[in-house]
Amino acid sequence: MRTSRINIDYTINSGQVFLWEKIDKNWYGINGKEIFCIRQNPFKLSSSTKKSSDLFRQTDNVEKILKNISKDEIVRASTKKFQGLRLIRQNPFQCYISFICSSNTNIKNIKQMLQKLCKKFGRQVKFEEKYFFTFPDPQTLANASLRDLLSCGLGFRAKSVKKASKDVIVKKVDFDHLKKIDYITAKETLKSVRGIGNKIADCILLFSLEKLEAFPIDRWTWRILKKYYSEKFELQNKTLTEKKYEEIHEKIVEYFGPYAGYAQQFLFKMERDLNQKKWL
DNA sequence: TACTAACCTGTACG
DNA sequence: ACGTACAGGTTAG
Repeated sequence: MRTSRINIDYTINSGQVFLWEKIDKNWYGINGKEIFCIRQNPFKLSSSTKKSSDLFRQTDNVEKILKNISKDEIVRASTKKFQGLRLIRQNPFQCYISFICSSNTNIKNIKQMLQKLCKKFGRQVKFEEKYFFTFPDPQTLANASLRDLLSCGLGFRAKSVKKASKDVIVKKVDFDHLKKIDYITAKETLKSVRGIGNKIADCILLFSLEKLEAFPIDRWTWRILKKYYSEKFELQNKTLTEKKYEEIHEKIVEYFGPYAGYAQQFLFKMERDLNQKKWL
């Protein structure tokens, strides 16, 4: 539990969260109704709520996990290069909506959409002499008009966001329940929601529902897999179809083990940095 | 089952 | 400047 070993820049700039802003040396972030302020050196973490959530999964035995996923030189190199990169435990509803918004767009745009959603539908709060907007409730987004959602730049995602929020209200999607059940079943439930396919379901499961075997395969992860694991996972000139995704995921978990999601995070960070992609 | 195109929108290139 | 391509994907056909 040595918090000083968390690398905040790496962790925030690794595609898992969007509503974070660096002001001077402090990172400010929105996690549901909670506002965080985090500084690297000296390490300091403060939260707007009395009992702050375990954002950095400090109960995970990271040393053991990293050892466990280091099955080859590729992962070993990425964990070494990005020492201190962690998975963030996110507010499930915010995570769910964030990744529904992520489809077919880039980080900058996702951030913009979410900021507008907060500003329009969230609550303004003062924290450490600054003003922030919390992430809206399921009820608020379920009741929002399509017109208002569109004004946040959601485009074709607006309909999905509204419907997905309704699914939470009617308990078709119950995050507490999804946390308790197994990966496969939880994923099935998520995939039945409009706007959620394999990749987005895996992001939600990994980043907010305690499913560390989830291994989201997007454009970049796919690229890595083809580059380094083509033979191991038999990816020769395959396209990532619905069926293949599941097949490949099984092989991945078999190989990387129950903490495969951690491996994904390091690999993803490595490949994007290598290609000089922009972060927050 | 596998593949393809369309999808809103903002932005980065040319 | 202005237009075109593309972005961490999903869905419909």
